[in-house]
Amino acid sequence: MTSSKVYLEIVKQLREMITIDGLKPGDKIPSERELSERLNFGRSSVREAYRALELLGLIETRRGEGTFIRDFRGNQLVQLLGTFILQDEKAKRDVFETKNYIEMDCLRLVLQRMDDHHLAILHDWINKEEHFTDDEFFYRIIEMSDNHLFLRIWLILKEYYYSLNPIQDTYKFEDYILLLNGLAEKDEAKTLSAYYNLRNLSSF
Amino acid sequence: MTSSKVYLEIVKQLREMITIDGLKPGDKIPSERELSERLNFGRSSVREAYRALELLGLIETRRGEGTFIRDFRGNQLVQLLGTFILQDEKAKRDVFETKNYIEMDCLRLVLQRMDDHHLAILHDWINKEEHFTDDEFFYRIIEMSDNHLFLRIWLILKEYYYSLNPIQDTYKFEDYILLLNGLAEKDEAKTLSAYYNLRNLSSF
DNA sequence: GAGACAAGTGTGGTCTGACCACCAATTTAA
DNA sequence: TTAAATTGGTGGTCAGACCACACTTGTCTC
Repeated sequence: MTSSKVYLEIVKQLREMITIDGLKPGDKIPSERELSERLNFGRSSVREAYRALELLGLIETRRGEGTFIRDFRGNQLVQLLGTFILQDEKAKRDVFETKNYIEMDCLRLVLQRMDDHHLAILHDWINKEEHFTDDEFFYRIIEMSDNHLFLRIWLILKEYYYSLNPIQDTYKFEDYILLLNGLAEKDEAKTLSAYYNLRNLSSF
Repeated sequence: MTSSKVYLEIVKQLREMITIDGLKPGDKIPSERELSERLNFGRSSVREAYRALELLGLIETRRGEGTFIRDFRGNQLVQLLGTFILQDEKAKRDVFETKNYIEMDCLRLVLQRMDDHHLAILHDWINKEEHFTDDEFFYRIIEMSDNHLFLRIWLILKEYYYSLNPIQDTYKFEDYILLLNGLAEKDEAKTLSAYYNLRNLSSF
């Protein structure tokens, strides 16, 4: 049962430590030196374990202060996996399609979660900003959907999208207004229809 | 844009190296000593980068042989994430929600793309297999949606999902049938309603 | 006494060099 | 020809050194 590699053994023991002590995000975990002495392993092995967990986004290190459990949001991981996995999946259609579908998902979520206050803020912004970009607009939408995972995935897709389609698309201002009206009325059909219009997609 | 930490810089450069050389799973990447000399970093830093990628399951090391790119499998993550994430209720909700929404997106895509032949195959399978799992079912659905990106994302989400919810959910056989009926009739409302039923979600 | 400065301590960040264990190919010996 | 020993490359681990940084403490000055 003992992990053959020391750094894996350290990860394992650290997990037990966290479970037993009931440590939560923000809490401090042992320093590299302390843990290496306590478990009788070299400091470099402890570092390998910590670095791995850090890349996973599970812990956070602050030089001069220490190492802490992190508020996990699936961030680093999705990013990394993205680059490693999506490398040969650059089919233009898939990226395009997936981005659109996720944007629509977020619109649906916004319809459920949004309150008048949020909508008002969005309205103010769109009226004040003369030349906002499509990205800025949907960033706000997806933020309002309050799903961090969607946000992360969307950010990656956006990058791919631009690498495939360097020309900055321009959309009609009126279409954004229509979309906001759909949201304001909490009308899913109307909102999605406005989205289709905005993106020049053929509707069903 | 230089990463402040050397090991992150090494991860970055390694990724570029992989992209440029077009390396695939199974291919060998530079040995720790070679890379440390080539990039002018210490071997321990290279090790930190390699160990992190290994824990992620992206590379594989064989003592005495070398280090190789791996065909991604999220197995390691499953146990890991559980310990670190469990407290974070919002992250949990995000994973759950995102997985569901993507499954629904794929259902919509299937509605557009599916032909009778595909549907027949799915029908045959579901009638032959007595005890299929939910994963197996939706894997087929998502495959049929013919969007590789969604498939990749879904596979990752599935891993997250099980790390958060180790209990294998069981669903009703009839609900799958209803879902297939919805697909057969190319009726989006009916299909999604069946999905909501299957997953015990409150409909709108 | 209050504030500013200095030293000290603890932390992560990095590098170097040294072993060990393992594997594979080559060379050597039977 | 075959089996054994050697050799070189690889990952696995450790110890120690030094740096950069953050915080605490103590001291000095006003």
